[in-house]
Amino acid sequence: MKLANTKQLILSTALDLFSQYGYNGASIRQIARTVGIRESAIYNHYKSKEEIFLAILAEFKSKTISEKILNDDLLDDLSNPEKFLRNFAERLITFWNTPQERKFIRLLLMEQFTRIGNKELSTTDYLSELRKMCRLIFSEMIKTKIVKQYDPEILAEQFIAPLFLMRTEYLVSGENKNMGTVIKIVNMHVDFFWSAIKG
Amino acid sequence: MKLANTKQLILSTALDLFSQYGYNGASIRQIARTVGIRESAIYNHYKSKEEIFLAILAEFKSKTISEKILNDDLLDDLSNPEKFLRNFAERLITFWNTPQERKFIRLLLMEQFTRIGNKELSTTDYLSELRKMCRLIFSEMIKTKIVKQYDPEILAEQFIAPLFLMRTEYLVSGENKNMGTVIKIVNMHVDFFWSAIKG
DNA sequence: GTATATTATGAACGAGTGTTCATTAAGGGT
DNA sequence: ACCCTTAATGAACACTCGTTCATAATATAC
Repeated sequence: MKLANTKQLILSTALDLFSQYGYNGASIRQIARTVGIRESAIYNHYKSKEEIFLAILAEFKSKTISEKILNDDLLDDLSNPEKFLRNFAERLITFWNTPQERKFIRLLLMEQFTRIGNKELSTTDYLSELRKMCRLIFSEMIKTKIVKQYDPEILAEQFIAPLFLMRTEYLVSGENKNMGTVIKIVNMHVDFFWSAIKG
Repeated sequence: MKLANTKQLILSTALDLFSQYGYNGASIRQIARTVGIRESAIYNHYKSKEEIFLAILAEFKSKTISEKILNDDLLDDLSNPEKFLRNFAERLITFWNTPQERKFIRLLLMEQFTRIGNKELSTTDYLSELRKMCRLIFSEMIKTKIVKQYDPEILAEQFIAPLFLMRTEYLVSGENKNMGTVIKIVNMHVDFFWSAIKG
């Protein structure tokens, strides 16, 4: 009867509602109603509410951030580090502004402390790959002397933290209403950062 | 019968449970049981669960951060800006590590997007006073030429963001188990920051 | 076209939710 | 001592929660 994949539809609907109302605030019945089926039909696809939640996490855990924001034409710009950092930051913010990613970050912030989320959800885990990427980039820049000899870990932190804080703060407002101004602030951040570290 | 102020006890218990399980995850009965009374007795002090939640927010909104971490002997150090920034950051982190403040930040992160919290809770609001304070400090430092001519707003952001991200990440682990290492990282952050901005 | 596996339904379950209410106990003021 | 306000109780309310189950409709395979 259903043309779309019901199982996947349940998953994306659950992410949608969990990220709006929280895990406890969104009910199985609400998810089912939004999908367009009865609550009992859900259990043909997932054996519990918790399994739906864990399936969402598994889906996002399998995705890697590198391939999303790092590609060859960006890496070519490494010779022009200021431009590179600008592009890198803009891509990162744009990626974080993806509907899916917005929802997941909201879920992360909401549920990382609760019984259901504190085992599988942590900001540290979420940022670990990005941190590693940044450490590598800054290590390389230090090695080629285009950046002062700072600790790459500190540089990564200093680069990421303002961007992530910005992301979490703008997360509250409905849609990407002012992506233009956000990118402007991002650029100011990168400009300061670059002028502070350039060798 | 009760020696302690029941109304205040309900409030602090509610903050405790809300910050652990979320607003929806903690029930009136659970709060009452923890306080040591029946759930119906709660309604002699607050007329609804939502009113308890709003009372918590009101209590924290009335507190000002300046008086907690800024005092005269700290401001005297403004002549030695590096030492000042170190002390300032350490006090800030220590303040954020207060049990009360830990709980409130958790509540903030958890509920800022939900129906109940999104009107009254926002990270931007929570940080606004601190941001203002930092802008003033850095403006002063720029005026007296001990800091390069950067935008004070950017400086405030760059100074606060890594500290706040650190705070939210360490928030998940139970107690102040490794406050020593945290302060060490804070100092590294401040050292980098200072070397980046000093005039 | 019939058998089979998949997916939907509607009703029901036990438990928990926030809240109300009549009643009882306790504390303070005169 | 008394009254009166405050605070606690236990039972009940209507409702929602996650989940189960027998049953019916729908696709898929042969």
